[in-house]
Amino acid sequence: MAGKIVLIDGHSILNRAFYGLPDLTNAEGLHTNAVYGFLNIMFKILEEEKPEYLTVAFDVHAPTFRHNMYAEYKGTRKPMADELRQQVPIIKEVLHAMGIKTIEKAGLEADDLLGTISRRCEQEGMEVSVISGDRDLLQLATEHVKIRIPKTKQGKTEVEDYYAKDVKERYQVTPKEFIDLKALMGDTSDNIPGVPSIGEKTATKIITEYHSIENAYEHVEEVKPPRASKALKEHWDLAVMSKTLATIHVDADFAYSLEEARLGNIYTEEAYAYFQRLQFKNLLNRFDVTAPSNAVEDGFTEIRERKEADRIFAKAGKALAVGVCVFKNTKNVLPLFAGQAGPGGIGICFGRENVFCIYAENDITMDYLVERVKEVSESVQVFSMFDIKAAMSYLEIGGREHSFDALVAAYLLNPLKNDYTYEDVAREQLDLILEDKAEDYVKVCYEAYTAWASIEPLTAKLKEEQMWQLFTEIEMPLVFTLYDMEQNGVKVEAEALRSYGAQLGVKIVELEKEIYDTAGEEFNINSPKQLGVILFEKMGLKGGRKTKTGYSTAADVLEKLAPDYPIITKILEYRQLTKLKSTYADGLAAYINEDGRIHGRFNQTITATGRISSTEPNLQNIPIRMELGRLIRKVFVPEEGYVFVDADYSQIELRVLAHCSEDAQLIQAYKEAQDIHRLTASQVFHTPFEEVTDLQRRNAKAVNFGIVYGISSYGLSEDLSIDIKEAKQYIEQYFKTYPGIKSFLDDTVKHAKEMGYVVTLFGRRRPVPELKSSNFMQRSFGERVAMNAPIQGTAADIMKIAMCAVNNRLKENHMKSRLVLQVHDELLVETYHTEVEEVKQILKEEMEQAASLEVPLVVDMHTGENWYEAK
DNA sequence: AGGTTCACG
DNA sequence: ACGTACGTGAACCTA
Repeated sequence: MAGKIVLIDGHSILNRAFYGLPDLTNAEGLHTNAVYGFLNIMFKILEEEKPEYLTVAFDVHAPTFRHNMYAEYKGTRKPMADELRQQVPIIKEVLHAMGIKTIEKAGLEADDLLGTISRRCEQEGMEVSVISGDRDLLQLATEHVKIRIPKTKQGKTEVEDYYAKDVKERYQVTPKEFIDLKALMGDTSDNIPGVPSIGEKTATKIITEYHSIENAYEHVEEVKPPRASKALKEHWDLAVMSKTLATIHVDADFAYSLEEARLGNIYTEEAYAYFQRLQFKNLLNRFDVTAPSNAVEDGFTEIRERKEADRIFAKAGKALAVGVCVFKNTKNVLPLFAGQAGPGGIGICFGRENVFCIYAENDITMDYLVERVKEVSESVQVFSMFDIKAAMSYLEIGGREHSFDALVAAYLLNPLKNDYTYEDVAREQLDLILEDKAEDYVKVCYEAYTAWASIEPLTAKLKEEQMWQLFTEIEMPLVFTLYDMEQNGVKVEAEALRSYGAQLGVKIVELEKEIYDTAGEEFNINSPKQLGVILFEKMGLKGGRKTKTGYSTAADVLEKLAPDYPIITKILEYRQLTKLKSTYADGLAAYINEDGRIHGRFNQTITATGRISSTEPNLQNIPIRMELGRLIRKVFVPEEGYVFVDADYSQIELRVLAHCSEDAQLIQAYKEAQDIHRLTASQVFHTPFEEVTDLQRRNAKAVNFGIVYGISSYGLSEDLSIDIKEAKQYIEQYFKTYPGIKSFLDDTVKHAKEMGYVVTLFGRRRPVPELKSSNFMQRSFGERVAMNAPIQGTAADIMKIAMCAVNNRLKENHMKSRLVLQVHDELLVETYHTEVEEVKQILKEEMEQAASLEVPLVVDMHTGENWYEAK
């Protein structure tokens, strides 16, 4: 019976996958990286081999894995990582769901199962491939049994293949002799002691000469070198035991039905459900099933005539809810405009049977579509889209109050994801999968359908998780405020920016020369690698902290290392200048629009905590701490006839902490408008308030920051350059001073460990899966995240409320002034000269009243002719 | 593509 | 013993 079978060493491959991939978790907090990696390796093998049969073998008792085995031998066995152990039953269930045969037998190791099955199959005349991460299995290799060892190299899986001849080539011994080789040299990672003082080289020499340990023992007096001869005599028992340990049984006695191992369709509905639950997005594409439940595509229709479109919009206007999307004309529809990426039409859905792709062609113009969509958005009860802010570049939306952005909803439900596509939402909320090869109109209809159909499940989930108010009252209004801000943009003086950059350029060239002179050669200063060679090898500085790739050359390291080496000072200055030039001077210049303004993007669905992020360019990290960098802010200017009014919250995060912790002393201090850092210093350092030194205050400030970040004594000690012990004492004193904060932070972490997430004052959730990790570092990270997220997130909530309120007041009052930037705790308003007082009033009122806390929210304001002056 | 560095809150 | 402060984005280098 000819044919081909693939045998997989289950635990070994799972183990490989586990250590080869970063930690992944699904929404339930299950760890999935090993399962994911296993499946990837398996699919790759199956595609290459296309076998008729497949079996995965496991040990009955989850073994300690290779890296632990030495420890086990030494009697200090560590348990298998919990995250890995949890995944063993999962992979078995997944395999069963795919109809794949698994085998495990009490009293037999997986190795023996693999060995025996491969021998039996070979005898039937089959070709066998054994997949394992374990080189011990090489002893099974023959002319027809191939051992395949997957290696994960830089994210890619490569497989080393060994037939008998390949083993011989690589190790100079036959597969059978490989056992004897192992018996002599041992395998620290595999519980095989071997013979002391015999390593790989000696063992290879002995086995190539004598072919077995028994034969070598018979000629033990002739064995060279003498050291090995002596060792073999003395430790013959060890050698024998090692050989027993290393030998894989190929004649074990157990029942195995090849027919059960026959591969059928592994892409079953059951498997599909599993993959979905585990969130293996990439792997889902392998399934052919368009939609396990139904065929929504039957309701999809293409529209190219005005008459039909009229009819559809009339019906849509009466619907309770509609889903809409816009599409561009890039590739297909209108060849005339190909490449210009203007709008090509819309998708609209108001029921399963009413899903349309309407093209802007023939007698349908885009203006017509924009007008109809605007009307529909006003008349329906729920108007849903993905990424409304992006769509607003093409469409007008009338009914802002009842708009529903499914992108934003999906983000709130899980803010940890990297991206949120409508395909994701369709899959997660509707159990729908779109085929990659679907026609364009199908994709358009599908997006509109998903926008419509996901309203209900998303709403239900938001309500269930008590985020509905957050969604409707904070996030949805914010969509439009952010859109306004993007449209407004901020004016930047291109010429001033250019000359600033040119000045930097001159200084950079000078510095470059000086650095080359000092170093005695030219090199790329921006290359940490080359710089490391110069500093640590050529100049003999002793390296401090190390990174994955070598010595760290980060500024704080270099400063501590050699504060008064002139070359270090120059390098740091060079870094500073090149950063300013490339990222800010040249970088920003590239974004100035024809209208003289930069229209950056403000992203609502990026951060884990609820903050907004800023890209293309990032306008939230314009320099301010160093004077030279701060000067850049002079190029950010209001238009003629306007000034800037800048308003920022004073210590908003600490105030939020005071409120949330209900710490009596901190609340009182804020009510009395005391200097918090000075007060903290006075308490922590037992110094009368009036006598607190600048240094003490500075240190106390660092402690306050640390608390917000989820304090650790190590972090604080690094920041303040003090002993960890000393930092510990600071923290202890701090918690004695503010006991409410201590108990609040403890409670927060406790809640997070129980529930798996933390919550802001306004109900925003952040899952913290790291808390379940068995890895100390990861778990500690989870604890800090749990402490920080409610504080940072609440502050973000408050700012979002404030900025919408400010924006709305400016618009309601028909003012010329406009909101142009948000920088987490700061708003910048380009203010018409006659409106300055009113704008200040609005900013102060709306920001300070955005939330009513146990402590006052305080806003500082400045005006100026540019951003530099206004801060 | 991933790592390092550094700009901001 | 483990090796860090929380949250971002951009430029540059290295592979």
